[in-house]
Amino acid sequence: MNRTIVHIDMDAFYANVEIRDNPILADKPMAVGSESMLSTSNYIARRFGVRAAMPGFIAKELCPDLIIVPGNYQKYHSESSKIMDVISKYDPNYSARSLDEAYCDITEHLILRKSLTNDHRTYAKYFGVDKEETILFGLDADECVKEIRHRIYLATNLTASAGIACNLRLAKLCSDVNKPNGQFRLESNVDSILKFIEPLPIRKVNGIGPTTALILDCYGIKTCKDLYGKRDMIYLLETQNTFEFLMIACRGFGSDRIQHDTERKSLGHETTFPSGISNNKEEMLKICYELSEEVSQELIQEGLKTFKVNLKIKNVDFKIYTRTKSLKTYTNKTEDIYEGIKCLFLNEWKNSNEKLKLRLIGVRACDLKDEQSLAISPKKGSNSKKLDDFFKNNSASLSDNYDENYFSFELRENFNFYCPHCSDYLQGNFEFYLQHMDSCFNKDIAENMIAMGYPSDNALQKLIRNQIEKVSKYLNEKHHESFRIFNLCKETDYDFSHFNYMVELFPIEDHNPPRFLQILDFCRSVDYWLKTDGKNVAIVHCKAGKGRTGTMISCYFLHSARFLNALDAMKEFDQKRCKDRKGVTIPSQRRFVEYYAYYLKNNLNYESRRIFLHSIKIHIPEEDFEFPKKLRLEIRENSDENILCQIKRSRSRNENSFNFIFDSPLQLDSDIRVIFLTKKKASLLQVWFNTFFLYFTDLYKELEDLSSLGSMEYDANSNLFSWYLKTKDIDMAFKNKNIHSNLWLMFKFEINNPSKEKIEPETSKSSISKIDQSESSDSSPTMTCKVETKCIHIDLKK
DNA sequence: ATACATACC
DNA sequence: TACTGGTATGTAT
Repeated sequence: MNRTIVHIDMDAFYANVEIRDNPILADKPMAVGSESMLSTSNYIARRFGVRAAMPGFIAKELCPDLIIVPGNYQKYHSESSKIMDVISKYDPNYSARSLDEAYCDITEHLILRKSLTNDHRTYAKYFGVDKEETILFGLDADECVKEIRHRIYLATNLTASAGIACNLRLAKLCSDVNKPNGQFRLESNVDSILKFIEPLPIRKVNGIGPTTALILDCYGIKTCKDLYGKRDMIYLLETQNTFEFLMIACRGFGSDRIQHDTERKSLGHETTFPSGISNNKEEMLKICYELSEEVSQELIQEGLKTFKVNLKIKNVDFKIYTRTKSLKTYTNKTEDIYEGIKCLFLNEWKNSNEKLKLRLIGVRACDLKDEQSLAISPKKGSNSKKLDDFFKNNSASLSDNYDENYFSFELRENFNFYCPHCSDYLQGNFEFYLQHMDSCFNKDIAENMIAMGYPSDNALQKLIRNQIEKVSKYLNEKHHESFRIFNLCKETDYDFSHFNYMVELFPIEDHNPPRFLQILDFCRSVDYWLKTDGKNVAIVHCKAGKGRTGTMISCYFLHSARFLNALDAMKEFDQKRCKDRKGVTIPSQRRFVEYYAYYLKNNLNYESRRIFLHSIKIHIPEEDFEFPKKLRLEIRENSDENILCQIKRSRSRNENSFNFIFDSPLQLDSDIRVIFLTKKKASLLQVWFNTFFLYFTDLYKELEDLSSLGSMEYDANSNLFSWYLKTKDIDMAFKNKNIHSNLWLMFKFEINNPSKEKIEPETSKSSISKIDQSESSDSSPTMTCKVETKCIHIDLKK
């Protein structure tokens, strides 16, 4: 831990180059790329959710004023080399990871730096103005990195962020801390490192992408600390390699030597058909030839030859296939490559009954050799370092405190685990775990209704192998042609053909309630399906088959008059689905079930009804001194794309409330989503409501703690309604241990709708108050296995 | 050895 | 209208 590694990362690089050269763009949301794909966006556009790798036309939906500038990659290259020039002054052995990102090791420079005169550490203060004003940089690492960033600015008029730490992994994480145009140094001691890394969401770690994060999330792992804490589970569920990587990563280990990419391992090109899709054999073969030609030319340019060629095709439905073929000799000739590719392609063409419809073709050369070494010995060389060697090669980056027992743990015979499908916490051995996972993909909620987890054909396969095939097999065998799937996921990617396309979509965002109209549609559709034939079965799923599924099934229980009040309906679902009774927990989801119960009970007709929102107040209990001082309010209508307002507010230290007041009352209609975000744009509080149901003040009686409806007051003088919600009624807050339970929210609004006749449905007190309190809440499964423990020592050094 | 999944910029 | 392209690496079979 005695090296000083710096990670330099340019801020929104391409976008900022374009802004620099066309300052008109500076205060506008903009992105670099095309209508079909963006490579980066500026910080203004990011506020709208516009990100790199997002199709331009979708970005435009998020941000209609977005300006899309075509990329000028030559320019970025030349800017990049100016940046790398600066970095090389501090470490000639630096390593560029892309045009806008590099690592360098300033350990030696810092020693040398002590003997530099002030003159050598003085630079012009401003870009383009030669030394009229100057800045002097100090001797330590922070000052040195400020100097690097400043010199990058002088060279390019662009800003960079930087991270300073004892190894590359940590340096990279640090450069993200004070982005943009900032830097962060992590002290090189175990306490600081752990304090820094433990609370980090695992997704931040280099090497953990969306898929791994999703899988870990299913294990209940969100932060690096969680990951380390559950290492016994990870050890059992993942491969040795993955386990070791995750352990190393989540404790902040990393290499402290900058290694340069050795020889390249493959080289290829791919292209999406300009016309979008092709089903023309000749056209495809032509592309194959052209790509082979390009690959050949580059091989020759780099002095390489290849022994294997790889054909990649992307289907109309975005499915990707690859086929590999070995050649007769090492070669760099277009004809040789094309011959191999053509053979692979024709094979695919034939297998598809000449019905191939493609959007992309790629040609890649693997197993490369440079011509010189080939001339000496035409055999294959040895290769690859293993992760196992990590500790051997990087001992310098480890503290003395990390000893060889660092990753050891007790592997219990029986352990508690979390089932991502039924959300139960169970106890048992590993076999039991797998068995449970196998049998848990469906739960009979009623005789003709099944709630299940997401039938995954990719990522979650790790949890339950081949799950979609199993689900499909089970349904096709057991329910023949009489099942229909009601898919509540907004995030759907599986192939509906597994279920004979008997899939109906009701897209709801995860952790959110449905739109009220979706409830009506869903219930009608399920009802129709179940009543068409007595044999019919409705299969309902979201991701875990818990929140969204529970919300909708509870509504259907009400719809079919199986239950008359919302709490009973949800309770039934909770008990059938999850032993811990944590089915529908999100307050807004519960609120919408309550809406529906009320709707049915009073035989209402759903229609558009406006309210006029005057203010929203958040009251923060004095004990809650951790509560943010700054908040941003966002109000969205119906769907997420439609942002009605965004306001920022801050409060002073002794103020214990935020008051968001609208100059002119905000007109709202139907499903409304109110979100409060922190400075770092994390959602802190969220409430969904439907304006139609704000008209029925007898709904808000606060009779039952579980209802999540809140309470309503009316002030005749001002003609204003006040709707109060407590912490338990607020999404995200209800389970956030850092938020005090005495927080409350108040919405002041006016109905102001004199044209409509008064609505006075009878109260429904009797049925709401009749809640069964008698039931015991002991829900833990009675497993009486003897808990044996044995210690398995995981030695990473070997 | 091949196919495919995941990740990063 | 419209969802990239290039490279490396891990895992399953």
